[in-house]
This record gives sequence, C-alpha cells and structure tokens, in this order.
Amino acid sequence: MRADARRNRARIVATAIGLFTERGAGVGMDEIARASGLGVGTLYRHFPDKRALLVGIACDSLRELLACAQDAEARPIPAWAMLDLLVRRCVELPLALTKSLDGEHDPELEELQRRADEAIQQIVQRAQQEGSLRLDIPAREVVGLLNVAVCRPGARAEDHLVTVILDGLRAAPGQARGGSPVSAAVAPSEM
Amino acid sequence: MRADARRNRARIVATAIGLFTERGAGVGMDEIARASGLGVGTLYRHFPDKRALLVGIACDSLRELLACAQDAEARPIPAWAMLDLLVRRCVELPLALTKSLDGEHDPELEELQRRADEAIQQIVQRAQQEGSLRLDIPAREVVGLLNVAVCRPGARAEDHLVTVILDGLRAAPGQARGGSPVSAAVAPSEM
Amino acid sequence: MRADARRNRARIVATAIGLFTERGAGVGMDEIARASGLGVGTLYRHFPDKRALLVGIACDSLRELLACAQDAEARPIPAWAMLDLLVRRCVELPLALTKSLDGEHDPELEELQRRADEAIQQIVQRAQQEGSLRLDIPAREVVGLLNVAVCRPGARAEDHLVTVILDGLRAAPGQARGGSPVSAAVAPSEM
Amino acid sequence: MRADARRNRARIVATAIGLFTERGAGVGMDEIARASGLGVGTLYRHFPDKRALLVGIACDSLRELLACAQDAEARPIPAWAMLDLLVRRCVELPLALTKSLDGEHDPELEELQRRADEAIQQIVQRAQQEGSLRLDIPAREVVGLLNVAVCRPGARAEDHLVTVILDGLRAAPGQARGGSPVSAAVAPSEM
DNA sequence: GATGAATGAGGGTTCATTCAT
DNA sequence: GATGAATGAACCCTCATTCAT
Repeated sequence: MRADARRNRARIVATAIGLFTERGAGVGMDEIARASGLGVGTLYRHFPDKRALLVGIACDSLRELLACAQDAEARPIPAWAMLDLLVRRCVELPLALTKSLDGEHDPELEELQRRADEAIQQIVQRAQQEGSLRLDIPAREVVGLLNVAVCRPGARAEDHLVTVILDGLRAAPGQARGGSPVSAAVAPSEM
Repeated sequence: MRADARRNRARIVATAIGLFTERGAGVGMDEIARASGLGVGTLYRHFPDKRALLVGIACDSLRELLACAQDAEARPIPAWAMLDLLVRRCVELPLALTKSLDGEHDPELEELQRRADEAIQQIVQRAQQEGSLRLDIPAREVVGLLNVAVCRPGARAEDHLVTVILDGLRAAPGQARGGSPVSAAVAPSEM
Repeated sequence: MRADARRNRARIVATAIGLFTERGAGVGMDEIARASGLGVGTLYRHFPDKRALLVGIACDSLRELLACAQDAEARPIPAWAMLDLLVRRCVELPLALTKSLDGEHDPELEELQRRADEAIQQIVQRAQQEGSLRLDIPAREVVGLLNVAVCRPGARAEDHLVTVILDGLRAAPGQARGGSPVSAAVAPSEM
Repeated sequence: MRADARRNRARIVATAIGLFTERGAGVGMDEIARASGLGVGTLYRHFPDKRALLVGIACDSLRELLACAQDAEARPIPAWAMLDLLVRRCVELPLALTKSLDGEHDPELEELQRRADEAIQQIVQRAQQEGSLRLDIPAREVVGLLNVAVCRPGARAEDHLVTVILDGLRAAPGQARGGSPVSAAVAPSEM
C-alpha cells in the first residue's frame, strides 16, 4: 500500500469516527468523503461499502481494546485494577458503533469480538477468583454488561455510570451478594 | 373515535413497538402498516408522520412510567424500594425508542419528559435522604444514569445490569463512598 | 331529488367554486367536503369523482353563459353591445376551471361547449356584419381569443385586459385592419 | 462542470420545458427523468427539488426576456416597435410556467422578475411618451396585462390574441381613449 | 488511482376513491 | 342516506453504490 493510500485511509477512518460518533451511523458516505477531503470513489476504493467502513472502524477499536487488555494484564496489579483500567480506557474508544453492526457476519470482526470477549472475561474471572468481583453473576454476563456501559454514545471515562457499575460489580467485603435485590429492597432489615 | 379506529390505532402502536424494539427506528412505515394488516393511509391518518408515531409511543411510555412512579410512591415502603420497583418496571417499557427522538421538540413529549425526570428525581432524593442511596452523585445525574440502564434495547427487569447499577447506587452501610474509584482500585489496601 | 339533497349539492358546488377559484383545481376533495360541512362520502354521492365535480361546475357555468347570451341577444341593442355585455358578464363566471378539463370527454360538457361557442360566434358574426368588429380575424378565432380573456383566474369585469381586448377587436372606424402589426410597427410612417 | 453534466442539464431543462408546457407543472419528476433518458438521481443532482427545476426554467426564461428587451432597446426604432418585437418574442418563451410559481420566494427569481418588469415598464412608458400607446392605462398595469397575453400555455407569436391586445393598446390616432367601453358600446352614436 | 456524476431502489407522504359503520 | 375511516397508487426525494472521465 502506497504512502498516500495509507494516509487517505487514515483520514477516512478518523473523519468517519468523528462523524459517526457525533451524529450516528446514519451519516452519508458522500459527507464522509467530503469531510475527508476526498471523492466518494476514493472512499469506496478503501472500503467496498458502508458496512465495510463500519466494520473496519469496529475492528480497529477492538484491536485497540485487545492491546489495552494485554497492557493491563502485563502490569503487576490486581485483576480488579486491570479491569478498572481497561474499562476506563475502552470507554474512550468508538465502540458504540459496534451496536449498528448487530447481525453482521464479517469473519475478521467476529474473530476480534471473540478474542476481545475472551480477554475481558479472563480478567473478570481472575477478579472473581481474587475475591474483588462479585460471584453471583457469571463472568460471561459481566462481560456483556460491561459492553453496555462501554458501548454507549457519549460515554466518558469519568462517567458516573462507569463508576456505579464498577462499584456494583465490586464484591462487598465480608458479605455475600446475590439475594434478589427486589426482595432485599423491601426487607425490613434494609431500612 | 369509532370502535374500529381505536382498535386499529392500538394495533398500529403494538406492531410499531414490536418492530421498532426488534429492529430499531429505521423500520419503514409501509412495513409497519403491512405488519398491522392495514394500509399506509390508515397509519398516516392516526399519526401524521413517522416522527409523530415515535413521539406517540414515547409519550405513552412516559405516561406509563409516571403511573408507575405514582403507584410506587403511594406504597408504604422506603424510597429505595420505590426506586427499585420503578426501575424494574420501566425496563419493560419501550423507552429505548426515546433515544431516536433526541432532537425532537414536541411540547407534549418535552412536558412528559420533564415530569418523568422530576418524579424519578424526587424518589432518588428521598432515597438519598433516608441514607439508602449514595450521596456522592447528584440526584440529577443519578436520574440520567438510570435512563441509560432503562432506555436500552433489550433490557429486562431481571437483567444483571439493572441489579448491578442498583447495587452500585446503594449506599454502602457504614462506609463513605466517593473516593476516586480508579486510584482506589490500584491502592494496595484493596488487595 | 329530496330537498336536503338539492341543498347539499348546492353547498358543495358553491364551496368548490370558491376554493377552486381561490387556490386552483388542486384543492383536495376532503377539504371541499369539510368546507361544505359534509363528509367526503356525501360529496362522492353527488359527484362520482373529482372530474365530475369540475365538469358539473363547468356545465353550470356554461349554462349560465348561454343564459347570458340569450339575454343579450334579446335586447334591442347592436351586436357589439351584446358582445361587450356578454364578455363582461362571463368574466365573473368560474370559467377558468374549464382549463383544467382540457382533454375531458363528457358528452354534456362537450354539447354545452359547442352551444356556447356557437352562441358567442353568432354574436361575433353579427358584430362583424354590422361593421363594429374587425373582419381580419375569423369569427371562430375571435371566440377562442375571448375564451382566453375570460377563462382566466382572477379576471374581473373592469379588468383593463378585457377593455384592451375589446378595443383591439373593435373595427377601427374608417381604416382597414389587417396588416402585419410587426411590419406595421417598424414602418416609418408610424413614427 | 463536466461536459456530460452540462449536456445532461441541458437535456433535463429541454425535456422539462417540453413536458411542463404540454401537460402542466403536475408532470412528475420520475417522468421527466425517464423522458430525459436519465435516472431521477441525476435530475436531483442538477436541481435539488422540483421547485428548483421550475424556478431554474423560469429564471432562464426571464434572462432570455431581459436579453430580448436589451436587444430591442438597442435598435433605432420607436418604442412601440420595441414593445411589439419584445412581446412577439416573449410569447415563444416558456413563461407560462411562471404561473405555477406564484408564492415562491426565490431571491434570484424575484430579482429577475423585478428587472424584467422594470425593463418592460420602461419601454411601455416610452411608448406612452411617444404617443403610440394609450395613456388611460397606467404603465404598471400594461405590464401586468401583457404578462397575461404572454404567460399563456400554447401562446404563439402569430397568435391573433397578441395582435388584438397590441392593437387594443395602441393609441388611437387623433382620438382620446378612456371612456368606459361599456357605455360607449351602447351609445347610439356607435351604431 | 482519484474524482464526482449517474443510477435507481426504497422510504416518507398525499390524496382520489371505496366501504364499513 | 350520511359519515369519515381505510385504502393504495403515485409522488417527491435520499443515499448507497457504480462508472465514465
């Protein structure tokens, strides 16, 4: 790939992320091309269709996420801290776009999603093993639930939502979690 | 309004909620009409345009939410239990559609949104006053954050996400919340 | 036909003439019905389709025109005066609507148009015979030309256009008409 | 603008003028595109909406009219001859479409209409000053009246209507115009 | 290889007309 | 008979995609 081609691709991706993040996946290809300072034809040379552009961005994000996960795991810190670190970083990635790809069947995308899920799940399990993450929710579901927190348009690392979810996932020191929150809520002992 | 007209309206709304919930606000009016067993014209007689249909559904949901809030407040239970109850019920409403209405300026919709926010905020504040809801997040933001949990396609009352968020919002008994979770996470004392 | 049916028909026609005259033949059937204080169904009972409504109005107008022509002919006045009188009256009729019926093949309409044309043509021919109307334009065409003056949205009897056309049709006393106006216009003798 | 784009634009305009002139402004965009041998998209690339197409054609016509007016004024002929020339030429332009634009507020269109009116009015005034055009009708109204003659579907330069109107506007040599034609018509002296 | 003009399926909406109440 | 709700063909327009320049 020639240098200018690589530069064009990068400009397209950067512009598209900006526009998609700001105004949703409905932004038109023409506008993305124009905002990139390119013709539509060039856009289509790099991404055969709109789906491919979204998939491309999603894959980039997932690769970044995997790098973050590896980086976190490499640190000499508890698994909980790894998770915290990872979540706060992921929030800044344009993962929200992934939502518009529900039902896609791109092999690269699926492979990356699998690996990303696996990486997070591993950290989640280690956190559960070290006793810092509640045990009453299966690791598999914790991952899905973190997805929601993270794949949200407008999410920010300092979001109170992120904080609350992490706090909610934390194992309460010295007390078992897991009773039905509804019944718990109305139990007299809670008052 | 004639009996059959009312029936048709109900069918349209039900069908539209189903399709919108399942496949997003992009579903076409023609398809909604067909799935309702009606002609497009009938759809447009009941809702002058697509926006009106979305707004109509959103308003219905918000009215339902307000009813839930009133019902919850009427019970002789702690504010926390009210909130728990309310959230678990709201999750079942098609509030996710509200997201596609972000730049709408329908007066009825805005009024209902205002009242809904107010109602929830009141319960949140009472929960904070009774000491069951953490104090380090302003009530205003708690409401916004609950919105995210609740206005989510595919949310269910038994969702672990709902549970986790509610747990994360719970005031930890006997310990002050509010330290930066990030630094807290890596603090040695956490290990 | 029952009394109320006749009354309804009259109301429809009056309303339709008003709306069509004011805003053109594009006005919808629903609006005509509503403005008449009736349901669409009733409108369609009286006129099987929109075309029929327009044809009905046109026929009414043509009948009125024929009456005017007979009335004018019955007076003991020169043919020119008859024509003047007739034209000034016709201008007030909603004949402009006739334009939207080009290409219609309603037998009653065509018959009335034929008779109306004939009636006017007769007066025109008599005016030509009495020497008050220029001879260089065939009577047939004079009629068509008057149609243009008269079948105009917004035409009024005092219109300067009507005056100018009548003046232009007048036989110039003592001078032959008929040279090409263009060549005449640039002829030196005109200066 | 690329050569083929310019060619396509010209084809669209030509086709549209033909269809609009023949069947009115109700002709659909799809049909215009098909008759031009182009896709709808191309039509909309050149004219953002139907209104713009009509406005575009109207502006072209008005520009042509202004050119005619300038050309006429540049000739060493009496004002009356200028007017005659101008009117006969305008009749061939698709100015009839202008009627369907009543109520438009395109700045370019309005400016051109103003300038066209002004240009014609100037010639009319000069014709009145030179004594060839009757004085009993304000120049302003003469212009409006000529509009009617000229903005007529199916008008042709050799039209008898044009001739008659021009003759009707001509100042009668040696006699004052302006008596009410109606009273004149029935006056005994006219017989 | 880059460009942007051309394409046309598909979506939102209107309105003449039909038909159940 | 009156009503107005229901119908759907047809219209205007958008936008992902292709292709001539």
